[in-house]
Amino acid sequence: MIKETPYAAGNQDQISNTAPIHLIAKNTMTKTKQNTLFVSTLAKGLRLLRAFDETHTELSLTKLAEMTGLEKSAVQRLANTLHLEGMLDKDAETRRYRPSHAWLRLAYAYYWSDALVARAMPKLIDLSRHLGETVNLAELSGQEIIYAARLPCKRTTFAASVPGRTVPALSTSAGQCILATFPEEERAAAIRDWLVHAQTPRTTIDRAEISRQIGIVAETGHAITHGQMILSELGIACAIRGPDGRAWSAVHCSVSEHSWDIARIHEEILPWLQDTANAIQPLLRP
Amino acid sequence: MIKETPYAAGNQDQISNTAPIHLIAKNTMTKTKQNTLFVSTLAKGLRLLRAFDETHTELSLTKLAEMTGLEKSAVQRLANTLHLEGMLDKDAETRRYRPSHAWLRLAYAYYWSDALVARAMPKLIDLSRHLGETVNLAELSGQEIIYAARLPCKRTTFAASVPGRTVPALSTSAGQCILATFPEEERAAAIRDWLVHAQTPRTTIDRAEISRQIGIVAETGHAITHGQMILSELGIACAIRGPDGRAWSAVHCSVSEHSWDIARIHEEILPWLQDTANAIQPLLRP
DNA sequence: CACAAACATATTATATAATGATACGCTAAA
DNA sequence: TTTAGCGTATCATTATATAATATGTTTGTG
Repeated sequence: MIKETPYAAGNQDQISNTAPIHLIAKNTMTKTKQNTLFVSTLAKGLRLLRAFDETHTELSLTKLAEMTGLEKSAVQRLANTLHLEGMLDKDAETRRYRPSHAWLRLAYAYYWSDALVARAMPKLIDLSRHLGETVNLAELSGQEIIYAARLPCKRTTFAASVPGRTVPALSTSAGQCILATFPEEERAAAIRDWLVHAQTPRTTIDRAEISRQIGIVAETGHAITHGQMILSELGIACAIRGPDGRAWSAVHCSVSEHSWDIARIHEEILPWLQDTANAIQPLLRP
Repeated sequence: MIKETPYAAGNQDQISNTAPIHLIAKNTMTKTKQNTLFVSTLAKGLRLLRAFDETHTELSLTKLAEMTGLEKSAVQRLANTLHLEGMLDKDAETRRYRPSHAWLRLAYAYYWSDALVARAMPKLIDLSRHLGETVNLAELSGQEIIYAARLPCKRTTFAASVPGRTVPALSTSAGQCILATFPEEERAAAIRDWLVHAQTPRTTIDRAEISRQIGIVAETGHAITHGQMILSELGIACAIRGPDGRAWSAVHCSVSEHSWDIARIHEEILPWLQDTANAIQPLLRP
């Protein structure tokens, strides 16, 4: 809880972080009292970066304009700037832009700034070697879980093997066991308000059911979910608690339903998972 | 070689990608003919992002101003904007800024845009499981190698276990075996001009020696280096060639000198490494 | 092959919006 | 208590981003 509330912003060009960009568009040009501490040009540039995702891996100028809701010429200038600055690669043939290696460099800088990752990494490596299964370090990021470190051991979906993926906290074992450490009231509010999204046919979207599950998690100290994000995937997670007992991260293990059942998970995975989570000590980060 | 040369830039606020930011500073304010396709405000914002690295994990406003060479007030505005946009976290006590989770989200978007990673990932997982050793996917990025995907199997340094790290191509097995696939002339130019940096006491900085090594690599088809980046580390790499025979990426394996010798590497690692590299087919990316 | 549509690229007048100087206030050290 | 250092806030000025438009280039179609 160290994060502070950002300055109230006068310029409404800025967009909420979680909302899908392409839904905002257009009406961003209505001006209000300008906050001189907000540089809208920079914010617009960032919108271009955020336009890229799983389904938009390379974008033309016009597509970029469409997605960001910015003027064609603005996009032209901003994209060109990002290209010159090495933030976007440009395909000479198709003239389309793509994320550059600089995006990975930023991730590298992030890793050094997140003390938890440094702390966890060696222990996660040991764990994954011992289990022979995929383990992840998950952190709470708003209403979502972000997989900060991933050690895939078995072939799996691409989404499950690269870091940086975010999923609704309520729909994941990691999110559930983090929430289970929250004080009653906050937990209830989260269960009521936070986003859920039916990723698979088996994703639990009933909030009462989610509440019940998290209740159990709070008692047992671990969470197990079935096919919430990927069918036939079992997610097992233990929270990493801070000194106050509250967690904002978790150790997560992902296995296949076809090779594991609940009994074996309890015997062969949970003890080691719990151990690893405990061993990664509390730190100062949000 | 699909990348195109960016527009000539009129505004010299922009900085070369590879040069250390803090060395540029100051004299960026001398104006020239403005290129209207270059948005200097955006470029300045990016400078703030790039100010963060291994050694600068959280920065105060004044430190940020010092490092970027920007006015105190400019930094104030830009940092505040980045904070509002969710690109920088702010410690409420120390008032210092840090990379946010958004940096990992960008990395995630990058991964989807890089078809090679998607292609390589399952094969790298198999390889790392088979060898029981750390394997990486390395891509050429300017004069450097960037580790795009990392599958650490043994405890190692933090730098060697997170993706996004860049190292001089000439000093790494991955870089050497990529360069070995280049036409004679280009290779020579690279050996002559590209940066090298004495990371450890054992890093080869003699370009003649590097040239000799790459010559051998070109014949054998693989590269092995000793303690170039980390003492007691052996790096083994095989290039991933495109249809024209030229490579811009490599599969890399990192093992400890204490548990491996050259003979065993030839027997137990190289065949599988080579196999994996061959199996990851040519794609269209730069 | 010609024509049109779609898109990228380039230019310019205009006023919006970034600028940087400065002042204020807080905290911690002297 | 004073001072230094830093973060925060304000504002007049004009540099700089803007959006409209024109030009060039590629792609696809009748």
